[in-house]
Parts: sequence; structure tokens; C-alpha cells
Amino acid sequence: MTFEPISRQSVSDQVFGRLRDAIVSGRYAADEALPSERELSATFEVNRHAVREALRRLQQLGLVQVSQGGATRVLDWRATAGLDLTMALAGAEDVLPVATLERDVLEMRACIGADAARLCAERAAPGARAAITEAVDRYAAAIPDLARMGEADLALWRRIIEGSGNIAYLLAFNSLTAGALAVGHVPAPRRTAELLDVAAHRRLSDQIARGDVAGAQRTARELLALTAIGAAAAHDEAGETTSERG
Amino acid sequence: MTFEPISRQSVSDQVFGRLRDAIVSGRYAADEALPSERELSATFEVNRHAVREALRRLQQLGLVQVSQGGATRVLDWRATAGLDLTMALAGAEDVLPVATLERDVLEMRACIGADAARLCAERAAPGARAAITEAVDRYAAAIPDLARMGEADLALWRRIIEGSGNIAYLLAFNSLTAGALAVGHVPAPRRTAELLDVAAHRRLSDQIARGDVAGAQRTARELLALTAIGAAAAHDEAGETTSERG
DNA sequence: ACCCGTCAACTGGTTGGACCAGTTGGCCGG
DNA sequence: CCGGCCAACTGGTCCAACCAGTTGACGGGT
Repeated sequence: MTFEPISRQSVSDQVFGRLRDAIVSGRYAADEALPSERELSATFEVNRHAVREALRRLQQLGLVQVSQGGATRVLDWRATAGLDLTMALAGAEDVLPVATLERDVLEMRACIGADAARLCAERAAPGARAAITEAVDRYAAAIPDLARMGEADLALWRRIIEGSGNIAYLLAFNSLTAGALAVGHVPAPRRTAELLDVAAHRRLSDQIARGDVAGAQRTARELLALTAIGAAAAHDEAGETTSERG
Repeated sequence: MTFEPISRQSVSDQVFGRLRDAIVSGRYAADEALPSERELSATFEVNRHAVREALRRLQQLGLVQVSQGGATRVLDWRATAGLDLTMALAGAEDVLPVATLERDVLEMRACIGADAARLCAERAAPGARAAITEAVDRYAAAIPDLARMGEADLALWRRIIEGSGNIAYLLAFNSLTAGALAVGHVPAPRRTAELLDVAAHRRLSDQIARGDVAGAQRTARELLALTAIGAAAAHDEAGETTSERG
């Protein structure tokens, strides 16, 4: 049992969180004007500067557009927000079921993971390949402890993606592993099948080490699909989230 | 000929840009302490609040870690930054050649595009499929004008990704198409081959419309690989960017 | 010589208020 | 009815003070 550090959210953090959730969950419609900074600061009973910091962060996330003189407008985050928003998408249950989001994240993980494994087998530097073998060993050494195996597994995949030499994949990996609803925090039972497949991990590592491009891609795809398929079967068609938008 | 809106960067935007470039380009080492807010505000000759807003944004991007009482420390962005950072990565030429970054973005585009096409053919709602056919028509209608074709092509891919119902793919698409070095702004000659392949676009649209899952995936992969291969051949091995890190 | 509490001198966090700068929309004169 | 003007918004910037944590050096006790 370990203790989490007590969260000391600053005032502007709280304002940010509230507004973010309000926007993502659709309580503010797209293109709607947010209350003025002065109004918000009165509502939240905080200084205007705190509100401003929050708004700047929301703008950076792609959730609002602030413009001097005019009102701060809410954007359609499906059109303007980047992948970093995934960290914040948990609080939009009514407009976007977590189950769907989880499925999406796992699909993306499988897609990128397989391609990264391919690229890694194709062009990773010798040192990077050695680091991967090493990471698999650490993963295997943690075998009874699921939590530690999960950590080691994440570290292994980071090595593989680093080995692929693709910065975009690496950043996407960061986006997906950060945040509450992250790949690493997927409920244990769902990842167990994948985590316990030590043989597949070993095989993947070997294929990368010896430059078996096609094999590495296939193994990675199979390994990562385990969870995705399980998740898909679990909630079948988790509801249509695709809607018509002009 | 159209005019771009004159950029009226606010003071804090400029501070943000300067610090971002300094960090990404490695002028501040990872784990190094940034100058204090008061110091920075004196250096840039701006108010401390402007510096604070910039720092909050940098923190959100995953470039720095600010902590009350302690110093604001620079993070290793390769480990902590999300995909949204791609928009800012142009100014790190010395530590990360644009050619490499461009290749990476194209690889990711191909990977996600193909999978989105697959998912779209598999589970898109009828309305979404119709919207795609429509988008292809608009794309084909723009035929002589490369710029307009590029726009229409982006719109088409957005429809396909929306049709896949995968929010993560959609957000990643946003991350990749935003920013200066975005997919949409890739130099014309490089995308020309792909853009001119109207037949393949039509085929893809048809396969999605009729639910040919494997076919759609294959067509999309081939279509998106055109550019990637061209780019890869152009600068061959654009230099190793993988380094050992503890 | 070493350990440990204390405290001063940092760090960022928050506040209030004043003023600048750009946008909007209504009002009034032509 | 049109068009310019102006007041009343909006966000942008600044100053100055103080609150709240962290850090490290200093000095007394062991």
C-alpha cells in the first residue's frame, strides 16, 4: 500500500478543471460565448488573473478561442482539440461513454504499437534493441506481481517506440499513457490476458533484435489485439457516437 | 490571393513562444531549473503575470513542471509531452531535423488513416458513408486546383476518421493537421502523387460505402504510403535521432 | 564532529485595483 | 435610411502588496 501525494490544486487549476468539464460535457454549446472574465471571477469568487490562466490553458487545449475585445467563445473540441484532450475526456460520460473512449484508446494503441514494432525491427539502433531485450527481462522478472508487470510492460513499449525513431508515435504514446483514463490504468482484468503472455513478449523482443520486420509487426498486433478484442466483446456496440455535423 | 490575418501576438504569447523554443531546442537541459518568474519578467521586460500565463501553458504542454516554493524545472519533453507538441517542434532544427519530423508525421498519418478506413468500412453509420462519397465528389470537382484539392482531401479524411467512430484518432488527426508543419501544409510536390490519384480515392470511398473492410484498409494504406515512401526516398536515412537515455 | 531545529531568503500563488486596447452595437445627425 | 460616432462592453497589461510553500545555511545541542 502506497500513499498518493495529497493534491494541492491551485485556484486556477480548479477553475480550469470546472470549465474544461463543462465544455467537454457539452454544457456550453460550440460557438457559444463564455461569460466574461470578470463575471467568471465573480462566480468562482477568485481573482480575475486565476480565471485568465485557466482560459489560456483551455485555449491551448483547443477548447476555447479568446479574442481581445470580443467574447471568449467555446470551440467544437471534436474539430479543434488535440490528442492531449484524452486526459480530460473522462468527465463527459453523457456525451461520450468511457467504455467507448477506452475502446478507442486501445485501438489506437494497437495500431501505433504494431507499426512502431515494425519500424523498430526495421531501423532501430543496436543499442535500442539491446535495451528492449533488457526491458523484457525486467518485465519477466516481475512475473507474479501484476502491478509491477504493468509498469514494466509500459516501460518496454516505450523502448520499442523510442526504437522506432518516430517522434510522433512517442508523443502520442505519452498522451495516451498520461491522464486518469490512460492505457496504463486500464482495469487489471482487461489487461491480464495480455500481461500474462510472457512468451509473446519474448518473441516480439527476439524478432526486433534479429530484424524480423514482418514478424515483429504481426506479434505486436496479435499481442495488442488481445485486449482490444476483449474490450470490444465486453460492451459489443457501445452506442453510436458519430453524429452529423455541418 | 488571400491575405492572412495580421498576427497580433500578445505579450504572454511571445514569452511562451520564446521559452518553448528554448526548451524544445535543448537550450535548457532536462531537469534544469528555469529562472524565477520575477527574473524572467525582468529579462523580457514584461509583467510577471504574462510570464505566469506562459509558464502555465508550458506546463500543460508537458515541457516544464512548476511547483510552489520550489523552482520551475524543465522536463524531458520526449518523456512527458503529448502529441500536441508537434505543432511546436518546428523550431528545434538542430536537435530534430524537420525532415525527420515530417517523415514521422506522414508515417503516423498512414498508420492511423489505414486503420480508420478499416473501422469506417466496418462500422460507420449509413449517413457517415454517404458524407464520405459526397466529400470525394467535392474533392474530384476541384481537380485542376491543387490547393483546393488538398483542402478537400483533408476534409475527406476527416469524414473517414469521424466515420471510424474513434475519438482518439480524431483528436490525433487534429493534432497532426494543426500547426505549421502540419500534414496539410506539406510541400505540394510531395503530396502531388497522392492528390492526383483520384481513382484510388474513388475506390476507397466505394469500398467504405459497401463495407469492404479489408479492401478499404488496403486502398488507404497504399494511398497514404505513396507520400511516405516518396519522403523516405527523398532523404534516405535522415540521421539517427535515437539516443540512449537513462 | 555530528545532528537537528530554526529561520531568513528565496520560490511560486493570490489578490486588488488601475488602466490600456480592441470590439460591439446603439444612438444620433445627416 | 444610411453612416459615423461614441459609450459600454470585451480581453490585455501592469503595479504593488501579501500569502504560502521550499530550501539551505546557520547555530545550538549532543
